[in-house]
Amino acid sequence: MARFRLSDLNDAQRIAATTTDGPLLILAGAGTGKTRVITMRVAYLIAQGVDPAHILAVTFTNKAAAEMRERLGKMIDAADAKKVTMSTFHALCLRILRAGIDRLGYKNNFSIYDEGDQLGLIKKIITRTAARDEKLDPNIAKASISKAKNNGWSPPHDGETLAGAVFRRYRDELKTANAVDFDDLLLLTVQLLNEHPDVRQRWRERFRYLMVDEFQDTNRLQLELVRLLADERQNIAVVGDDDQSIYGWRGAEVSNILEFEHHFPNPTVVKLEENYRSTNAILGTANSLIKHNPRRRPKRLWSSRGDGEKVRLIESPNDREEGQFVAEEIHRRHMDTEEPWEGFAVLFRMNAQSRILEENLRRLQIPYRIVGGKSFFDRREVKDLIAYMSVLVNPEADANLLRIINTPARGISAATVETALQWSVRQKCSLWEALRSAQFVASVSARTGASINAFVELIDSYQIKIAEPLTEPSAIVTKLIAEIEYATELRRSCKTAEEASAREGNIGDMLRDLAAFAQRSTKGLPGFLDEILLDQEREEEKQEDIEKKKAVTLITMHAAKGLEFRHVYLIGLEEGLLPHERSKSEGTIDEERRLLYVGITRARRTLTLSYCRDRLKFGSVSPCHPSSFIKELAPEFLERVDLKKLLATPVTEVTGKSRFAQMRAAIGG
DNA sequence: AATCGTCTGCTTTTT
DNA sequence: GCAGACGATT
Repeated sequence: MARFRLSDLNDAQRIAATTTDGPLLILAGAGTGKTRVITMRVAYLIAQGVDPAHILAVTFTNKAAAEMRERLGKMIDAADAKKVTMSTFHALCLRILRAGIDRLGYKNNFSIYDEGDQLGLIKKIITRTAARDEKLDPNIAKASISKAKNNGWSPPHDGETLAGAVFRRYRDELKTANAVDFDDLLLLTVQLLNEHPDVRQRWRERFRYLMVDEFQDTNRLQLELVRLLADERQNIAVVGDDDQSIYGWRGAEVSNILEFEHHFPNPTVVKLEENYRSTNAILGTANSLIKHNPRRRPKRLWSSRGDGEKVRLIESPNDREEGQFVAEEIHRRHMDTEEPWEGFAVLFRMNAQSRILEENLRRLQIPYRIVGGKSFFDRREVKDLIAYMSVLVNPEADANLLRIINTPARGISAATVETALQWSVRQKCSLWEALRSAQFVASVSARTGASINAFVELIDSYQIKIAEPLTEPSAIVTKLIAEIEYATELRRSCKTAEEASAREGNIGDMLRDLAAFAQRSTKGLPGFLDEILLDQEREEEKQEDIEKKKAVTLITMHAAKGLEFRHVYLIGLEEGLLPHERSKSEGTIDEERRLLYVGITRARRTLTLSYCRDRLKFGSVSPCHPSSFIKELAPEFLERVDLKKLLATPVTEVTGKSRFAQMRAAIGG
């Protein structure tokens, strides 16, 4: 029985949730109940008799997909909810490719190269290809390859530049390695559906109702994929907000949402403008800023809540004092108003800005958490283990093989590997095939040859074990780790015993994850690898679960999208930082404005903006000017606050509650 | 093979 | 001002 009520929605939301046929564009401003509408729409479709298996909802992050799934589970029958496909673009593509990539000449056990693998391969190709005086930054090459793939460009065949040659070799060597990168997941899926009508038809039959979340962040390939799937029925509902498009630098095309009518003619267009998150002072400030953007769909967020407190604007002498002020004020407000730590967030443009904040928060013993930063998947031992497991599934993926071929040391030196690699390039085969080739092994010393043969036999034997159905993959991998004495290797290579055991613990965690995966899935080791490669967030979430942190949040404005906090501090609002200097030269100031807009609309109750007169930049103090965005903000909601006066006054807002709290404390309960 | 020292060059990072 | 990359050194 349905546990959802359409009457819980406002008029616009209800239209969005109940328009089931034809293209639908839902322009969902910040805090307007977007996820609610999407899940309600899915529930409504099912209530109308649509088979849940025919519904596809695509998101950008695993977190968003999981949240949607959870909410849907509360609304409708659990069995039905399970049948709905909710996945990220990349996970969807992976699924389509695992089923049919052989049509494109790959094997279905292909590996996925992460950005590190990509970079490693590109570096190798550059050093092999470039002439002595030629230079090409691998990171730039990687970025242009990604851009080229997303634009559907092919590498040039002749009269080629170094960059072009690197692109072509990169593409060819990936294929030889039976591997794809993140861009390929999209690119090859589009290619597969384009070139093979039967495959296309199959997936069109499967997914008859499509929904795409965060549509403003889709790139060209993602739009193309959606078009391919939606083609005949045009049952495509997209949700997004052009004002929150902040990933243009990653290839997102705002035009996808701005010109939705062009891609999907005659859509129903619904605007969600009633905001359930913030006060009108905050929304008015946001509206006044964003209306300065030329290319946008006009929208005005409003709330039935009152104006609330004015937005404060604070000037600090320098970044140190800014950090000190923010930390001290959060401390004071927490003490005075009993506002819990997790009600506060400090938002900034670059991660480097978090340092000063951290120091000040630590000094006052305020608990904090930093969102983003380095992933657990960057850890050496985790990468090694993933590489070992990947090699068992697909030994042709050079990147994985290279990682483990001599870890722990087994007598296959870097020089030997280099020779093998050269041989494999000449033979247009994978490194693995080179190692297996009797002809190659004969070309190295007897001793090295023996080491290579032993390694090949090791991998072969475990490959056979892992391929057997009904065997427990985690037991096999555990045995492999023991056989190569990886723990010994860790103890040898770590400075302290604690570090070694911490790393060993990470290995244990991952093996337990694998065992748990095998319990709930039939997809075995390959399935496990797919999951961890496309969900790098998992580990981080786990950590949060353990601590359930009651802490102040430090976060970039990018990473803050989709989150909300009662009290938000936006720091470093200076010309050159926000908007960033580079955006000014690159002509992407509109996106910087949207970034600030995203930051502002994270705040539920109070918002404090701050800039400095001086800032430590590249080691030396340099003067700064207030961001040009500040003068675009509606003056009626803005209050300039003098830092000195503020520090002199012990309690500002919510004095009543503070007194009440003090009285209660005095009474003792 | 590991470690030390110097050089460089500075956003944002869903997958 | 500092991290990360890379080459010279033992």
